[in-house]
Amino acid sequence: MSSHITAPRGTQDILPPTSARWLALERRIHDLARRFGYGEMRTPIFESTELFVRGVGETTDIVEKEMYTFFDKGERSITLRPEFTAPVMRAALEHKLFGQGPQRWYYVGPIFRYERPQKGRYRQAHQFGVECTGYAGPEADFEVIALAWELVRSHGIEDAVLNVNTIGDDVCRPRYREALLAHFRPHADELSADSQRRLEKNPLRILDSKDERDHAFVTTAPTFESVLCDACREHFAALRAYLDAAGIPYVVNPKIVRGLDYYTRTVFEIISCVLGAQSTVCGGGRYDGLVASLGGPPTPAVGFALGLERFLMMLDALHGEVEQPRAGVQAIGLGTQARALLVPLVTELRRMLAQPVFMDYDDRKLLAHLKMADRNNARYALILGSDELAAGELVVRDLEARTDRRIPLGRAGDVAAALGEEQS
RNA sequence: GUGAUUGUAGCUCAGCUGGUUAGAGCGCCUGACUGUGACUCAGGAGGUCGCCGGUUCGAACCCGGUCAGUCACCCCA
Repeated sequence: MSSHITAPRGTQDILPPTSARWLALERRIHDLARRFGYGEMRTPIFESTELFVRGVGETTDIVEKEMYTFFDKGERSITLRPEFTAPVMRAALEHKLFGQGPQRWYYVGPIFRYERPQKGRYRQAHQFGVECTGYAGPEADFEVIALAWELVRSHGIEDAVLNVNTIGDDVCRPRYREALLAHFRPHADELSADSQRRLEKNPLRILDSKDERDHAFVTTAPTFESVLCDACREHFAALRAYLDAAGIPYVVNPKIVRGLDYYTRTVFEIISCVLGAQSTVCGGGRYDGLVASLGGPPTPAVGFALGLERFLMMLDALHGEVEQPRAGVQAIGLGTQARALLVPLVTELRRMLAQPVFMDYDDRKLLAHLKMADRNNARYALILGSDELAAGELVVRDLEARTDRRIPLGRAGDVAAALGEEQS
């Protein structure tokens, strides 16, 4: 076994029938994005390393230790994308799209992060996300959250909870940072090792600590509320009013801080407890400074990313295996002559029918063929054996109703009609 | 990156304090049955017990390493 080549750690093969679930989800995603007026953007899987260093933030974990970075043969530093927002903004900048007013894009595809794998956390993961640029007002925040929530809601996920928070802008966030430093620094020695590290790097993260030692200091820490500037306060209040009016349930969670540097004001996550520690299915927020930091015009923007693996896991946990209704036709030709007549008929049926047409080419008994029809979950069987051959007929069996009909052999249109599908 | 835990057939799992030829159920193939499929019965295929090394007369079992999964931390989708 060890001599066999296996999929790299943290990656997975998606095989039938699971791949069909992926395809179905992706179709619903494309349809949802289209209904919200978003256009798909496809960007390269690898980019210049510099893009992520500047776009995601030099001191983030993603950039510091999780990127798949290498030099290509031209000695360019290349990185497999660990997220989509920076690449999408780079592409928009490159194609001068910001000069054309507000924009709405979405994306679906793989991302790569070198992390220790566990359930719901992979080195190659897939994300769906949207970016809405050009609107500074809370309507855009609402729209993006509503889109994410619609995806969750339409799948009947009752377990999911929307958490929202505001982390201020470049006026009040530095103030909050100072307030936190002033609060925690005198007790630095008493904090957990992780939090001592966070103190210098990202003090907001201390609020999220699960360590007992930090707990007392976290509960007495100043709230963002106390330093929030008026503009941010109004923005957040307006967003909440929109959510209330739309009937989208949420909780304000001051611990939602997000790990990427570019967020401003609104941040949100959709959390599910069925996923254990990897509880965030979807996370996003506003990032008004990112485009400018990449060298573009000052452009307000808001977006989110949703993890497809985690989303599918939630669906599994909530709905389990859903029994698929029978669909399709199993063509059964008993003997060489029958097969020779059936093969061209099958080809024609595959052109005419929306449902799948199955056929097995081996010499088997009728019984074995019918078992295959069951395995394929086919609704109908077309049986052509020596009797039918002699009579110039074809048996159409409804495998669910257990009824037979005999139709003239030859025209695919007759078969389609017998299957209740009008030919187009 | 830190700590813990698991690894036996395609899948789910048994396998006693180390004992010689490693099992079950499901699935798969064949037959009972060239003509009616979710049933039944009979037979069959499929394993270097994750991998490497050590201890031992003898290892699926004990020890070390390694790879992979899982859980928590970290972080995030």
